[in-house]
Amino acid sequence: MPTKKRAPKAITVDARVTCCASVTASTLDEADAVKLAALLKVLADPARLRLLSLIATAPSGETCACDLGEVVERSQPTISHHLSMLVDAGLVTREQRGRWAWYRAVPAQLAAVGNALAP
Amino acid sequence: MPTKKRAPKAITVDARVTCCASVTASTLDEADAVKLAALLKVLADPARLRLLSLIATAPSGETCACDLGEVVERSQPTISHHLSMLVDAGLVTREQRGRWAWYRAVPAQLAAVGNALAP
DNA sequence: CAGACATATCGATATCTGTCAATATGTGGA
DNA sequence: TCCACATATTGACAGATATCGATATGTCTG
Repeated sequence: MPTKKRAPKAITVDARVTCCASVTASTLDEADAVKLAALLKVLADPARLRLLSLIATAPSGETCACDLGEVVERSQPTISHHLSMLVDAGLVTREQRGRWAWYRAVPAQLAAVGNALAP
Repeated sequence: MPTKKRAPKAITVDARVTCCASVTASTLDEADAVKLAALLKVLADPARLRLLSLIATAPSGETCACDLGEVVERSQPTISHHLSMLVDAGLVTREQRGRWAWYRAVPAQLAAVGNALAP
């Protein structure tokens, strides 16, 4: 058995990096796997999935943060935290207008992750 | 602010459940979000992504566990653990043949997750 | 049947994560 | 200018997770 180090390392998503190597097209190397896993980790939370879903399906194309707390039942700091993660992952964008923050989905980024799984 | 309980609960994936509600088709309710998140959590790990990728791209359609350790550099117990998670999630199947365990991908399950993100 | 081997399970541990209360920051209105 | 309000940041904590070494289980071979 090969000797290996322990220690999972903290991974952050860099949204500028072109996303993502396909799981089925060829065998992922460790670097590609780390990138895709980081993006999937952002999606792999019920609160974030619901927030993203709400934002992505908004008829006007954008959603005020003020409307999200009522639906996704978490505290205001928790929702703010999750929204930041979605923004950092490039899955949504944020625009401050006056007192309110408005969010828009980035369909291409979500599609890119989806295509990495199911091309 | 609504009062809420803490406590993330342990989620396990039931592979028999039809997967998955789409993130963009309509707004996910909490139950659907929990199900999809559980499946995404299984995918959101570099070791598991690499294992799945190796299994899914095997020319013969199946892969012996004995060949996985050399590529995905983790200990034997760790690899066994990750493979179990992939099986439990319905993403691969396992067949014991003599001393060896053979794994096959379940493309439909992976595609289902992908389609939930990018329909 | 005994030993070698492949894989799974157990137990422990460091790290990561989702959550909240408290507080800070920033904006608009009176 | 001062206050109310929307959102973000900080700090803390319980629970989840990835990992490993040690060990158990099961299977083939001589």
